[in-house]
Amino acid sequence: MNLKELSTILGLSQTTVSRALNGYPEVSEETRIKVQKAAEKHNYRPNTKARSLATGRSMAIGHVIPVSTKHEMVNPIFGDFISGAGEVYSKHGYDMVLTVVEDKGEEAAYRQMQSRGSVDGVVVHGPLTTEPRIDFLRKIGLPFAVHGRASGENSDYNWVDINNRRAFRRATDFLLDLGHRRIAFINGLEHMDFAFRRREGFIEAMSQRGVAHDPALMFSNEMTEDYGYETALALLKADNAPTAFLVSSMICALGVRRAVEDLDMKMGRDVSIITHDDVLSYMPNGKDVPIFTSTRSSVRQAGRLVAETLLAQISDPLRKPEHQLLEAELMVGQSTGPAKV
Amino acid sequence: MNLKELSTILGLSQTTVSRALNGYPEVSEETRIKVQKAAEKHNYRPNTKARSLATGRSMAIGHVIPVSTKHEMVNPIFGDFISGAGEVYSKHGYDMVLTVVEDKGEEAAYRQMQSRGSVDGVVVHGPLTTEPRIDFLRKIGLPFAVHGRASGENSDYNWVDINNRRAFRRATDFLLDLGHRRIAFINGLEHMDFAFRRREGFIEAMSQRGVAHDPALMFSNEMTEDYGYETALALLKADNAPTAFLVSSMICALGVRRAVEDLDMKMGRDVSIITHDDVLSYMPNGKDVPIFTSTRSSVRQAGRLVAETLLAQISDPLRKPEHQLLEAELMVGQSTGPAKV
DNA sequence: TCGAAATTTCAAAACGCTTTGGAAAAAGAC
DNA sequence: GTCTTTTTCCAAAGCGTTTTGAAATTTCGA
Repeated sequence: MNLKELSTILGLSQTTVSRALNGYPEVSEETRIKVQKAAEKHNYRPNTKARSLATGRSMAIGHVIPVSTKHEMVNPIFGDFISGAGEVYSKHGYDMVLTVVEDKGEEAAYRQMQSRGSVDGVVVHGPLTTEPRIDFLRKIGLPFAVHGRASGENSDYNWVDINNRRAFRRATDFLLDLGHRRIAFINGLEHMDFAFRRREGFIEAMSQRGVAHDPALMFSNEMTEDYGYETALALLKADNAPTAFLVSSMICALGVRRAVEDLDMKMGRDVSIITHDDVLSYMPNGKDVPIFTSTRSSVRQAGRLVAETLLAQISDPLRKPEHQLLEAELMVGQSTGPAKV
Repeated sequence: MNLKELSTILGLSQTTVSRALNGYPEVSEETRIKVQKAAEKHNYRPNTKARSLATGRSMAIGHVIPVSTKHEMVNPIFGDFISGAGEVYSKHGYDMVLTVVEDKGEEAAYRQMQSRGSVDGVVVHGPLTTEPRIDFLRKIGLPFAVHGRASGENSDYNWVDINNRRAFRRATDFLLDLGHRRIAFINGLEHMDFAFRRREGFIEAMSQRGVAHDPALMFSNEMTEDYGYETALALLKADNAPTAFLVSSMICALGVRRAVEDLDMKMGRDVSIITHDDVLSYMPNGKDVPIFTSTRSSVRQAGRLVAETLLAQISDPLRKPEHQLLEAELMVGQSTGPAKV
């Protein structure tokens, strides 16, 4: 069923039918209702391709997910982020198109999306501290919004980020307040901007209290359960073990806890753990009272906000870039306690 | 840069340029090369919308992800599955379009995709034992492939599934061989087909050995860490505790392990755990030697296969539906040992 | 050298929609 | 009843491709 058929059925021109359905004023209320009824009845929906060919807007947003062949990690927050963003897209009649791209193919993917006109804008995932994609997207004139920021980028662009630095400073302060001095920091890959900022927050808090941070206690890697386990195990077995762990993700923190318990210590009593919690739907941090003390910020909510920012940008290209800095909540759970003396 | 511009630059007709680029034989090799060079130079890529309007094929595959408002769980395997499928799509020049849909809106989403012509086919995620989507998709004539199967469906359709029943029968046998008799089964939601089959496999193995399965040891829920923890904790504290756990997912198994260790028992020695491992990239099961004994099957690989099946179906609509039943490997790790007597 | 066959190119139609510039019909003013 | 204004509708052009049917050019055989 297409416009032409529908309009001959109705005995009206395509113009009128199109206008009736798109809510233009130059059609009488009477015929509009008639048209809508018929469209409903015949299950008519305008063909996206034709429509966007005519309007010049594709009504789709692109997400490019890089999958490195080296460490072929797919970001575990991806599902939740996407589901938040997707919610918003649906509401506004946008599609979401995903492209999986290997290693350094992201720019090519953007360029292709741009020249083929398959999307009206893209969201940038996982920005690095110095992020070439931002300049590139501006250069080719494809609207975009970033989930996170790039510290090394001083131009203005749309972003939604959590206050990683503040969150980790607060978390560190919390541990310091409990008397911890040897704090291990299990971070993500530090060329990623979020991890870089978290590190800064950690160091800031430490030095503000006049506590030297020990580089031997600071780690940076892909945040798997195993990484948390191995790192924590080695540290706890060694001399001068840390009394607390500051961890960048729940999954990783699970590994740290495993190490703690493997050594017959009790989390919260013998060793404190504080982690960042992205509020992933499949990884709830306990039910009523949180298991882990954590800095908490919903990645799904971030997805919603990024999507809204981008759609706003697209609907008004002259609009100034918009920034949203979300504060993480510091939730006290069962994984922290005073340092043993 | 579009076809028209490019062709006037070249002094050729649009027809010739189009044919040169699409590899048709009725154009001389000489001009073909000339055209390709020019296209490269001017960064020309055919507009997707226009092309698919002309060809009638949209070169996109739809994925509908349901997000229930009740238990708003996003499937944690989603990221990896998508990345496998996306790889294949990219290779074949297909886009992937995602739609997030609330509660029971899936059929509406399919219908919309169909009538708006935005995709050439869809993949069905997370089939239930009785799965209305299959009939529905057939009815509206939208090609599809299912990740998993629907036990209650006896028509023929494309699917790629792992042999859940066999995997869990083998896993159960393995535990029985080790002398375990009281085996707790921590399953996913059993209206989901995969969980239903796993349950069957478990029961089969038990009864084949003449061991009665105790309904008080069988659980069905959304597979979070917490669910594993709470369930295992309660069981282990109670009288007549199980000596082994058969668990449906890694995340859940992490919870079971936590309960075990909370009670100062040692996994593998005091309590055995065997789990299914989807080989999620962010949740590796140990490095060299697996932590958990597990039935293992890569969900990313499944994504690839589903995508390939669907693309094959689309390119030849008359082709018979294709099925692939993947066997899970049984990997022995450190989480199992003989039952204590 | 000429006509037929093969090769290469092209103009125009089609895909399904939106939108422009009018035209027809209805309503209002006098 | 005529003229103007408003309301309601329409034919046709355009979006950027592919594809059909035909024309122009080259090649070849005699």
